[in-house]
Amino acid sequence: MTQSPRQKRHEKSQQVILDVAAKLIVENGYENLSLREVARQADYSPAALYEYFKSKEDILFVLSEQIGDQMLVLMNEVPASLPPLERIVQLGQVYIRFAVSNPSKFQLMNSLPSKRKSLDEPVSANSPYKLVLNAVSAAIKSGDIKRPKGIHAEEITYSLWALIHGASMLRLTNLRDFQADFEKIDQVAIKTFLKGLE
Amino acid sequence: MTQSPRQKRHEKSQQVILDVAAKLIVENGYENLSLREVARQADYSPAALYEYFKSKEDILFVLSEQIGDQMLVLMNEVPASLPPLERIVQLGQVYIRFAVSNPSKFQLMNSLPSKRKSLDEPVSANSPYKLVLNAVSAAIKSGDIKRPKGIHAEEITYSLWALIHGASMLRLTNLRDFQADFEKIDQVAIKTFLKGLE
DNA sequence: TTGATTTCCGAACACTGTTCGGTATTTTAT
DNA sequence: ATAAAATACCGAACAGTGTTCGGAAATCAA
Repeated sequence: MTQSPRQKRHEKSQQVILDVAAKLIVENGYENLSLREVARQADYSPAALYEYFKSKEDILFVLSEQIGDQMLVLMNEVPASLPPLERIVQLGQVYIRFAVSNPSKFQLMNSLPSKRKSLDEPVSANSPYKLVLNAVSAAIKSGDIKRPKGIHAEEITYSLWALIHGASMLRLTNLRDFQADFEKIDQVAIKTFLKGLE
Repeated sequence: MTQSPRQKRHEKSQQVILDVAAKLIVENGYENLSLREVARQADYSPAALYEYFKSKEDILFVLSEQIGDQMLVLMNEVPASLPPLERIVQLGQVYIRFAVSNPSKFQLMNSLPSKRKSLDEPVSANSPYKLVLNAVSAAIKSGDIKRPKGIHAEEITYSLWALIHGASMLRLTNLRDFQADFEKIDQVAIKTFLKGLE
């Protein structure tokens, strides 16, 4: 399992390329990422990048995974000791705040489809979704919310996800430059949804 | 206000270009639209397109307005005679269905920011948003839902929009190819949110 | 030290959106 | 009808893109 010096250098070079790419994406948006500019700033020829990634899409994919990890770190900072409902609200707010503060990263993170293809397959651990799912399950167990007929914790989590994801996306596209107290409105929205579950 | 033959031909040519562009967007996604391919299929040289539109972005902008109109037509088919809450639910479902049936169109439609920059400015008439706003106002007047403290019909409408928009976007990106009974889940989600407003 | 593998680059290919100069064509004014 | 002006259109070019290929160094394993 230990890596040779060559392998270590290889991975290091990969990360250098990824870091430059991430920097450029933050600066210019991910749809404007230029591999040639990445190569320039990483001191490679354009062709050399293909020694480390098989395509531009491949770079974006790896990057989107790393960004998911960044989101997870932030969401993990929400205290587990919070009352179940309050915890769900705060998780949602962290999600939206990340989106608004890192528009390009957020959009890249969500541009690629998940590997999970149905409710039967297991939820990937250490994902933001899993975090919210756990919080929802806890709120059900504590009796803070109840499941509608035929609806399980997963469906509730998905609906919450839709709500906060939609709020995020609207802020980045349609409502870019729109002035309003979104922090407050979004908070009420999440609470309203939870209230609908008693 | 009557147009000269030249103006009429000009507008006709514009629409030919837009139609070809729309076709290609449906086929290949709007981020892959090639102006040169549009020119080929519309029997123009690439340069000639610039007699009708000042840039690719301009074409996409006009197209996104036309797509918004298409969405509006579908949402207008939801009977106004429905009970207020049921009407809101169905408006949301039409929105999501349009997104899922026309992924590229939907994404283009939402890729450009709205002209409205704050709640003070007037809502543009004949927009999907206005339609939902009216339905929400009606539901408030009829007493089917109540406004939380400090929240007005607009904020409720925005939250509903976030919910259905998020559900739509998730279906097109993260949950592409994911198998589940989304029609049912989304319906319950909207009803749950409305229930949270009593 | 030889041979194999990895790293890296220059050049090229096939694209892209856009601009510019010039030529027809069509409209407007005289 | 004629001259002038505005519009429509195109070929060629510019600067950029992602990607592939052949070959040359460098590094590793035998």
